[in-house]
Amino acid sequence: MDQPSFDSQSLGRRLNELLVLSLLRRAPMHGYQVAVEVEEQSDGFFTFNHGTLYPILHRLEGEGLIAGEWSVPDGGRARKAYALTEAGRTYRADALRQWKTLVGRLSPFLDDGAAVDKVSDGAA
Amino acid sequence: MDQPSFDSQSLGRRLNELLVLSLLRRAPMHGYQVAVEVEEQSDGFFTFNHGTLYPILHRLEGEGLIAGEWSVPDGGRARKAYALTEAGRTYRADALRQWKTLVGRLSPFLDDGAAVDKVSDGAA
DNA sequence: ATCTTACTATCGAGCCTCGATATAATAGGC
DNA sequence: GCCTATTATATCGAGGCTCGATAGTAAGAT
Repeated sequence: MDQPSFDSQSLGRRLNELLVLSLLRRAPMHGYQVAVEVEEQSDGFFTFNHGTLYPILHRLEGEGLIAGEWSVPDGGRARKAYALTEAGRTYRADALRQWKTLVGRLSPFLDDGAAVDKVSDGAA
Repeated sequence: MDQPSFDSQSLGRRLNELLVLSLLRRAPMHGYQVAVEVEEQSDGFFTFNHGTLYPILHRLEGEGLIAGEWSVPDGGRARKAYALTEAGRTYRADALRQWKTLVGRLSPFLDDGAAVDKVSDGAA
């Protein structure tokens, strides 16, 4: 159990990465599209500022987790489509596992009366 | 529109706060004890650096979410015990709701929706 | 022609954690 | 009495990351 436990500092970053990688897992997309999809599919709950999204994409590409490829569609300007790599798939699976671990570990702290700690009153 | 949607930047901070407030909800504690309890009860998964914890406590106290009171036990140095205030209880309930919303909203992105069930691309 | 939309990109400011360091009081070893 | 470990609170600089603004390109609409 020598897990790196939990790094609250990078939590936001890792969640953003997980979101991007999860979208890219379904189909390759270019940056702008990622932002639009995330926002649409979550009814506006999740959003990506451009100044946040592009650095993420560049970082992930630099780490070999996604691969970008430029293309110029008939009508329109050049865009860079990103696809998940094998390493990215592995990384995503791991990140997902970590996320679920976090949620599970946090749970007993949030719900009291979980019958684990000292529950003085038998309300639950 | 009226939804603050989701702020990835403050996610770590808010999770830490939620953790602290949730512990304090069960019983008043002083700072050092919060750190010890969190670490013990999570088997070392969650930890609090002192440089992280105390600013959090001061912030929460400044916002009136927790109330600190100095006491000097027979043997030992002065300690400041923090107790959740009414405002803190409300805030915690809200933060908890937000956390669960986040988890719920994120879920469909993580688990492939309906369509993709088999990964059929070339021999894995 | 100009304005809007689609699209990629970068930079400074600001916030927050991390790790080191300081302070202080008591208990125990010697 | 002295030294160190333990309990406990507190602050500061460094670093990382998002946010919002800014910038630039190209196509299509007015």
